[in-house]
Amino acid sequence: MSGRILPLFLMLPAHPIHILPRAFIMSEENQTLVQRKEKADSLAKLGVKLYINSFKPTNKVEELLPKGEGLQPQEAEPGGRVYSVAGRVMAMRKFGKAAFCTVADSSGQIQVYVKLDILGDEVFETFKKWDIGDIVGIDGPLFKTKVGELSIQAAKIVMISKSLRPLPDKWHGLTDVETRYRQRYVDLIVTPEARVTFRKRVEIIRLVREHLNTRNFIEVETPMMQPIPGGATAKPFKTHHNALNMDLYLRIAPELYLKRLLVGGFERVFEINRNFRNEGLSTRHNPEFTMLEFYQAYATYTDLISLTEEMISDICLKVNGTMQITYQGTDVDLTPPWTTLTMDQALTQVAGIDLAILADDAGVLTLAKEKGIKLEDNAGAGKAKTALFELLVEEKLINPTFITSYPTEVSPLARRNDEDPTVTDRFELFITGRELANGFSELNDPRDQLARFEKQIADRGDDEEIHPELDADYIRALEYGMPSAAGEGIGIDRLVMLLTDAPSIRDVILFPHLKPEAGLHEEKDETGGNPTPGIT
RNA sequence: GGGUCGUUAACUCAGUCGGUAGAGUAUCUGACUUUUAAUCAGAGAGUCGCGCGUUCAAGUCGCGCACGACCCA
Repeated sequence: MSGRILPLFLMLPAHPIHILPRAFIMSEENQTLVQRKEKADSLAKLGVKLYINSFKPTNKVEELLPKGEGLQPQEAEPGGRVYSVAGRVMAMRKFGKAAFCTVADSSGQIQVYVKLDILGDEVFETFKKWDIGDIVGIDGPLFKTKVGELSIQAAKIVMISKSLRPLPDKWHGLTDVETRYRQRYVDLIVTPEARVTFRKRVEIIRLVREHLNTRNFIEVETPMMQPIPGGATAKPFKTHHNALNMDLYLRIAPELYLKRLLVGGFERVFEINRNFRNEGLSTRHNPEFTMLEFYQAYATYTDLISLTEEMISDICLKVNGTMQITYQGTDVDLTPPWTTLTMDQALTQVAGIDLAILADDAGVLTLAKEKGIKLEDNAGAGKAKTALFELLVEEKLINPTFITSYPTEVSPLARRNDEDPTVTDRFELFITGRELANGFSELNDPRDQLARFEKQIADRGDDEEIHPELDADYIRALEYGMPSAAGEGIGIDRLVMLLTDAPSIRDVILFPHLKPEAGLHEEKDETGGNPTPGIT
């Protein structure tokens, strides 16, 4: 208890507003908030406790709703069983001596009929002080009103938590996206679509786990704070450990740690967790995002292509009831089998590039230049091909398409193809023109890996923010011998966006990163005690 | 980083040519015991994002800044 501090207003006597130091009154104090606090105080005077923890509902709304099916209007449920629910008051229609309230719990909404002659004068007097937004408990039997709506006839009512702030407009809801992101708690109260999206997100992640568990993968946790951020090319966040006096980086990928576990003998591992990239924000990029990575020993990338197709199509079916979905107005069919194209096939079939040009390194570089692609001086044909693919092909891959045979030059961790060492045994999955997954047969030759790390660092150019250090311990691990394996990463946020038809990654992350809200945490001025401008 | 758009009451939005700040919902008061965007009567509620400028006069015009959205890199 020693560490806990009671909110100041709870330690003060009734009508605290007038004796608070002015600086304590936040700038958004408004008439409604003042009136609500006064109302709360007057309820307290009537002996009503405003924040209790003794009410334990025994029923969820969703289990009551089917019980109305056989009832006629104005008919009570036979037997008169008394149910007990708790939830937030979403709407109220008050009459002089009766009222209808809509109460919502996590499972749904139900109407509550409150009547003076059932509750008695004393209790009804306290009910008159209820507001939309209050969290309340109700005991009572079920009946249907004369217009046929299933309702609870309140026999006992109790205030569980008094709300001091008004909810947004019941008709329009909360449409300002900034407020929806900043005050997600309000968004979740009033926006049914937001609740659906985030419940789907939970379900999608649960199903991913189920798929991988069923295939005997084990879930592991590897460092989020890494001395050498590896496994991807991205700018990391830097932090510092005081006791160790060393810099650490928030991970940009878990890949190198998961593969160390393959060396250790765990043959199928996966991790669902956050990655952090210190780069721009957009509708598809949040600085922290959730990634699934999984690795399977004695498998090749083609095994993972099958797994991915089965897993994502099945999850879509379970979450949406169909594999034919719409994403932002575009029809997408996730029904297997999905298309597989090599990068060269995609460039010829989708972008219409002559196969003869693709076979000639100089021709590829020239074509890239013609298309306005800027490449570093030391860039080879592999980088140019990949850039052409990103420019001309990606956005056209609407239905699920696996692209294989990525150039070795852009795949520093993937195994070279046995027949053609200029490409790797790698694939990426594209849906709605966006990259959703990236997988490959893993490179497990420590000497090849060392050489590629060294080249990658040499090619880094003048970008100091890309971490330059070589992960020598990872090479050491490979030197003990890593089984042949395939691994894959799937962007969970992007998968959720696809399956929930969300236009922005911020719509599938509960608390997306935003710049601080101006004016919320105003500090006292130097002289102390005086409010900052704007609080008078 | 660049461009476009936005920021007015708690929420959703109007605001004309630069001339005293508006509506609906929510809130408060009163009436009302089967409503469901309940209804009826009345009332209160604003740093027009912030700052500077032009002007007799700025929510409105100009410049800068903040935050957000979208597009581009």
